[in-house]
Amino acid sequence: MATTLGKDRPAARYEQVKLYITERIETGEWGVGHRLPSESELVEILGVSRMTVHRALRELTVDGVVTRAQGVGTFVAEPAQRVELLELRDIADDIVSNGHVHSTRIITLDSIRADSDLAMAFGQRPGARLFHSIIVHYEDGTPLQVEERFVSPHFAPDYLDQDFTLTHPHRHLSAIAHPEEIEHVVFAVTPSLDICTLLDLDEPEACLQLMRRTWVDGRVVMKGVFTYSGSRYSFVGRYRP
Amino acid sequence: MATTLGKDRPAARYEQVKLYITERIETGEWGVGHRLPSESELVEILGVSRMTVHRALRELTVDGVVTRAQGVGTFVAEPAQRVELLELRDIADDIVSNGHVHSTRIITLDSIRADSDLAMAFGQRPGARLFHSIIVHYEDGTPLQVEERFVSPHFAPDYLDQDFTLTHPHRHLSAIAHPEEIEHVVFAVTPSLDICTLLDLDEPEACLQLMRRTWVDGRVVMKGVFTYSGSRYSFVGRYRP
DNA sequence: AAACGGCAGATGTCTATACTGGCATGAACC
DNA sequence: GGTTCATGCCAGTATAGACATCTGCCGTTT
Repeated sequence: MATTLGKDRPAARYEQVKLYITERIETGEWGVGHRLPSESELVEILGVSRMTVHRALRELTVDGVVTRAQGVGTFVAEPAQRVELLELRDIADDIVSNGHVHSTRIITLDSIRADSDLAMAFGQRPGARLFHSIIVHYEDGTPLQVEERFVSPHFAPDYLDQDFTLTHPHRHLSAIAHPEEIEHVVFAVTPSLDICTLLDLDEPEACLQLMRRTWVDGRVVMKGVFTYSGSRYSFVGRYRP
Repeated sequence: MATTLGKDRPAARYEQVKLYITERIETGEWGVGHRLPSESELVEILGVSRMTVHRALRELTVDGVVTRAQGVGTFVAEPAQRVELLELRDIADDIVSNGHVHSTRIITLDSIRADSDLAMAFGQRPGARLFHSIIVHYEDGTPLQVEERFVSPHFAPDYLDQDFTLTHPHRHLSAIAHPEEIEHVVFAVTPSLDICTLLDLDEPEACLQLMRRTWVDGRVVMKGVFTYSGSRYSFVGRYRP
């Protein structure tokens, strides 16, 4: 009974057990493949019942943090190889990390009033003010993505004052707060003539489009529409069930 | 103690409890919003302890099958609209669970020899035998998806003998073995004339295409190309970072 | 040397019991 | 009529104890 998790009210005990374990994994104290103390040992170390330890470990298994084998033990799992297709990514990072040069061009940066569709997406009434930006991302000088964003002024009051040739909307918004919830919708579109022009497409060509909404404090603060140039981009995911 | 779940060995009791509940939801006996019996009532009905019932309900909550409110009760949740992009899904289940009628039409079912691209996808030499199928999935009579599959004969020797009007390739292959690894690639395409015909598209329209490869025992055993009809389908994901 | 059997230790499951905190309802009060 | 408070129902969590099942190891037997 060395540690004795606090018996007050910060969080459920099994959550504290999960924290105890994930902290040791994140600091590297327990590397990949390391064998965790057995359930009984954790019971003695942490001063909680075995059912509580078991629940923590079971949930960590579901989360892919550890793997377990009956009769053998519990081990630190490989860091998740699965690429979440819906992960929040920064296209600038993507381009650079693939060894290409990234640049942007700002098409629009203004303030608009929400029409009924936008208002519904944001859970506000039509006519509400929204900041609006259209930016093209280039990879080695050729356009790869057109991003159009609508941002709640309440969330990012300085949005229009940013110099998006130096930073990017993604970074600016991330610096304010991390979203607590994200919705992604992926579909195929035949782009409009405007988008075709921005993407240097001679003729309309099927493009991937990703629509993202992010929530902070229970409210939609950003809606983004990202159109990727033709067949030059695809989403890839791998996972082990 | 009316029902008394079997105390023999088919599955864990909490799994049986989950089954008891999901069956009633799937048959429609308990519709969306229906209030489930309380934990104590389920204890009496099923003859298991409350912890067992609680675990079953907790896992069903995580799965999005039910929603719970402390002090109020447990309710049948809205059928999950969200399609996990990386999840392995059966489109037949998708269509049926959204309240539509599913049917199929078999276009091709034969044995071919791999060209160099296919051989590379399967990690085999060109000329290797592969089973090949093209099937159209209909939702309420209108085509929603064209699936073209290439299957390793070594993995599924009976593939060509299946009656895919009764079952589906997905189910047949799932019954043989669960893949240990899956790769998904999503992109937008302008479908070929053949695909357009199969999808009843008057003119080429941007379509979502999903390419899937699955591994069993370290070898690629299936490559599937799924083309979804135009804007009638999209992938949606929600997550909390 | 190989095969078998038993044992210890690990996870998986289940039960009975208890306490906590959230919520709705209805009664009593203002 | 409106407000407040007590009560009961409900899910959330926690524990101790027990049994089940699987695995790896070791000592014995063949």
